[in-house]
Amino acid sequence: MTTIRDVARLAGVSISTVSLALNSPKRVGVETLDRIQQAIKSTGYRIDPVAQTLARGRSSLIGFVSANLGNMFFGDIRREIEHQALGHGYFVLIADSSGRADLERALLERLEAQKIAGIALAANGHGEEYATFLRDFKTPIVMFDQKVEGAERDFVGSDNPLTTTILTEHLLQLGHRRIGFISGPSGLHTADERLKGFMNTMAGAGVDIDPSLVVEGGYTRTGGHAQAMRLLTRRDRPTAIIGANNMTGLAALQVMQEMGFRCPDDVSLAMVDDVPWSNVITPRITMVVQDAQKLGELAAQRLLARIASPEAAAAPPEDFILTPRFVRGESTKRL
Amino acid sequence: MTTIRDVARLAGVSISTVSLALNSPKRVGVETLDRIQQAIKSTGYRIDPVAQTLARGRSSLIGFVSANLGNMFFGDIRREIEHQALGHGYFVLIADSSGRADLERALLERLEAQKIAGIALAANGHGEEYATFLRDFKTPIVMFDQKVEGAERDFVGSDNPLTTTILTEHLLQLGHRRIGFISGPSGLHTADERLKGFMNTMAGAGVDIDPSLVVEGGYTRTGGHAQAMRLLTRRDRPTAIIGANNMTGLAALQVMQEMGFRCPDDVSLAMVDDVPWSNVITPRITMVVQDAQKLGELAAQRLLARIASPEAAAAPPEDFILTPRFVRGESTKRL
DNA sequence: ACATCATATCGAACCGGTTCGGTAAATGAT
DNA sequence: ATCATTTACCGAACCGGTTCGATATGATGT
Repeated sequence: MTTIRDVARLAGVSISTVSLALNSPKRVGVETLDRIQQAIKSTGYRIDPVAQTLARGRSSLIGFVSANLGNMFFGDIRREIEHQALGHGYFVLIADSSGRADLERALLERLEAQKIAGIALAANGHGEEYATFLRDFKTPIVMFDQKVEGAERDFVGSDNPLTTTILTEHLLQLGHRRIGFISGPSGLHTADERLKGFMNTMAGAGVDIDPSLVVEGGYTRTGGHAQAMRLLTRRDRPTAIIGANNMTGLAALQVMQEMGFRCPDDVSLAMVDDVPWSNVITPRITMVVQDAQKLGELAAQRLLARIASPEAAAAPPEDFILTPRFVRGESTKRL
Repeated sequence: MTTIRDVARLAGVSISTVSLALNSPKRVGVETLDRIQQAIKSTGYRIDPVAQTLARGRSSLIGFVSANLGNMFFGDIRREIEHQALGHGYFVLIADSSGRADLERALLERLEAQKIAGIALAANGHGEEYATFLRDFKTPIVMFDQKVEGAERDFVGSDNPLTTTILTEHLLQLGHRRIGFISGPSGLHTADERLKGFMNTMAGAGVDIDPSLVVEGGYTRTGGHAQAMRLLTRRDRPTAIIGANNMTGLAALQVMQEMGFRCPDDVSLAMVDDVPWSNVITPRITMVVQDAQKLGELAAQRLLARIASPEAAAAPPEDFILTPRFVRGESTKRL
């Protein structure tokens, strides 16, 4: 392995000059610069990022932490962030918290120890204490999808109340009144907001909500399955179900199929977020989708900006809220 | 940030003793060890992984490089490798090559520069030159899914010819003779082997293969879509289609739906690999699935072993071949 | 009592860069 | 011609650990 010293010797300059040439070429005489570049070329010198990180106290790695990489939504965001980061010379270190707040915290601390330049985080922890933890983190963090109140960080996400408001209004318009709602984990930002969107819209339309039709599916496949089962085995089952995310929505569809209900003839279904092969799923599901790519793009830009300049790093946190899009499928039907 | 020097000062020992206490506690006097541990506790000292990496010349990071994290197959493997690695104190750095060999190579070099301890790789490059590149890599590599001939590395994968042999035999048994095959990128190990499995089985059964029914879908959604379209718009279209992976298989299903063909009544369909929500897709697709978890487990174990001991690192490369499992769905029908 | 050996600890070199303060020469102002 | 300023480059300290060879101390064998 050739080091900066080898290059310096070959070019007949000091190592600090080589370092200068590497980092701010304009501060080095043209002729010297040329000799150094020759030396670099001929030795095949590659800078050692580990040594650089140690010396600088900051690496050129960006962390991406989310709950579930398998979920298309996060996958799309990841891809976009990766794309932007690579364009700026950053490498993306991906970590999957599996939705566990304790693991997530451990991962964040580990990333920090790696002197990571910045972190894009879809938080799964919540509460006062977690907010403090995030607020006091020294590494720049841009949060996406999940907002943690009090964390005082940039946030990029969707108008979550609107997602379920749209779906609820749609179902109300079709004449549905008994609407089952499979919520996400309470305490989680998007889950709470989506639930709120549903409740407020129902209330706003003057429709009574049967509290037993509002269940918590934890955003997971298994949770969604269990809760959908509870909803659909009742005598007075709902005429429509809203899944607060793609996992629970599809789990509900699965339960319908397993129980022999036809969708939408027997029960209507709508959900938040898309899945990769939704167009080969019968029926095509009515959903509200978020612009994951735009979301990733904004998050990446914000993070990279904060990393790049101290002024940007000091700027007060901002929220970027995207408007979700309604996609009518064939899983919802007039009552 | 407290450093090892702070700990040493507080414990009244030299820094080398602290380092010893950290790495091989038995070599330090019990009483001294105790003082050091007290000092560590009271200062909240955390070892700096970057400095450690620089000094040791090796980090405690493991790289995971694959084509498509979004694909459930790779996602499952990743999860398993991550699980094993974390258990051994390793952090997993994930990189997505998007199936581009040049990018993959750049990623590998970048990982190596990070002094990564080992790499689990689903290669996308192929050919003599790429094999040499992999063979001469200094970092331990365990390859999975895609075998590169000549790379001389451990390999964990499935019996790929068998995957398509099973599907082809199944279709032959149902009376199909005109079978369309949407292959993966030629040159890619699994793609070639799966194609071979199909060809040999057909030949073995004495069935003539119409070469125009064998198309290359590149394992991608778009490629699969285009090729399925070609197959299904022909007057003498096949009575059954095999997708060499999940993407192309589902793409074929999508084309059938778009063109108004019913599956399996008009065309039968079978594919290699599962997708997350296959059980809500109508019809349930007949497929051959790989044991991704087992595969990830084996790959991780092998890699961790090679990392852990020099003897294991020097051991000759081995192949681990898993037997895939047939899952009969409703997408294939007697002719 | 003396040579032998294991044990506990330390000092110093090293990993490969960055960065700050300083010097000498070149440029510019007056 | 004189002084101030800029430019080009260097030396040395530093980032925070690991590791090897050396040393001092005490235990063991005879």
